[in-house]
Amino acid sequence: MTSTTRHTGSTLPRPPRLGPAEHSLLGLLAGAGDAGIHGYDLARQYSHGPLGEIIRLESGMLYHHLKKLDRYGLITTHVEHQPDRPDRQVHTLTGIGRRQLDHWLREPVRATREIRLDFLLKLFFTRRLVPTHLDELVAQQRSVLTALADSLRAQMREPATSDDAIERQMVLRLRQAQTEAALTWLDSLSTTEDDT
Amino acid sequence: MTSTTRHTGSTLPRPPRLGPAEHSLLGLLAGAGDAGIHGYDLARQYSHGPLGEIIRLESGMLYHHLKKLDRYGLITTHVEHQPDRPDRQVHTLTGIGRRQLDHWLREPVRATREIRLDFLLKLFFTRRLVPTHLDELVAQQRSVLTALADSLRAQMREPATSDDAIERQMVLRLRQAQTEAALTWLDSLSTTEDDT
DNA sequence: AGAGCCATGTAAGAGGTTACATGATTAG
DNA sequence: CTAATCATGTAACCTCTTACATGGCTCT
Repeated sequence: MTSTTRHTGSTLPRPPRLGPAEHSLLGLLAGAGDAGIHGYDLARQYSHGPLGEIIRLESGMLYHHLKKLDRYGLITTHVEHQPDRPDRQVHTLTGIGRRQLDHWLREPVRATREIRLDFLLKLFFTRRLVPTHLDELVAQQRSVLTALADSLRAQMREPATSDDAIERQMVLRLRQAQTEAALTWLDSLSTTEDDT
Repeated sequence: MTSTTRHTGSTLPRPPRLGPAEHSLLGLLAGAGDAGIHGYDLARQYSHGPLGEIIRLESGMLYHHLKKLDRYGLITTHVEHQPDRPDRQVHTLTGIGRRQLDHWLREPVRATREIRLDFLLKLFFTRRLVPTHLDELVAQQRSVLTALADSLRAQMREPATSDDAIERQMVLRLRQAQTEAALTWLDSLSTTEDDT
């Protein structure tokens, strides 16, 4: 029933930077615990669950990511035979994978454009896995965005260097507006979160 | 001095969808007029001009895009020999290219996330090439974003279907906040634009 | 003499999209 | 009988990033 498919003894290659899709997979794996979970089940969470509102992940890329996560030792894989159905590859989070996930969950995003995807994912999985860290995550993200907004305001006050001043102001004002909107939204989180 | 490098007579392949980088190249080519412009000069506009605030384009990709635009007949290319310097490939916008550019300039973007890159580019080149269309572009974009904001508000009012209601509300509220911020910014454009 | 500009690229790889391949089972 | 579900992928194709290759010239 369990035939673990991994090279023992060989040194694992150091994992490269993971993207939001891969981190979200680690998050789902963490939710499944020691029982593990297989690819098709994971795919359903992206196509039918609330995760799909945040990120879109086609099955092709999903299986590709799982292979990569396995190759770098962040998850393990073993085949589960079923009488009536195709075999499943059940994946389980390893210690390394869990540490990678926890590290990612604690890092606020640096740019406003990463709020929509990366930060929403962090929020989603922090709520599910380590809800006690919610306040801290929001607070840290808040301070990053505040610093960004300050820096943008400072840049807008810089003297006009040439004829492209209007274009520059346009861009800066948009970025500032988006950052302020994200900040307001962040604050609205803490108040709504209170009564759960 | 001029040795045009293109297949005559052969039917041109229908151009595929172009990305923002390629459209911005068409925009710069349009600004250069019949005199044309060469790759290195274009690269400078991305690294040193106000365009660089909006989009980042490395020389590798820039030359790659130029080849593609030439292949689809949106620009022409001819070599200009220089005594002291390396040869230049001077590019000129064709009629097809100009029509493609004009069409793109008149289309508002459909999603809020495209405001930062695509719409800023449209704004940038409309100001330079067809400033009389500025008001219309802004007005059309405004109506698209207003409809989006309405639709988001409607979705937020939908009854909670399951336990993921809070997550869904979080996502919707962020998208709504970003859309409203873009709308406010859009409105601030018309007022600032008046005295130029 | 060395740095950097001029001008055009290539090479290598990561990451993603879209569509299809397979083959059995179950629901309408 | 048809369609969808289960389960895992492959193939082909874009795009983008990062870094480097080339080779002569100008500036300090």
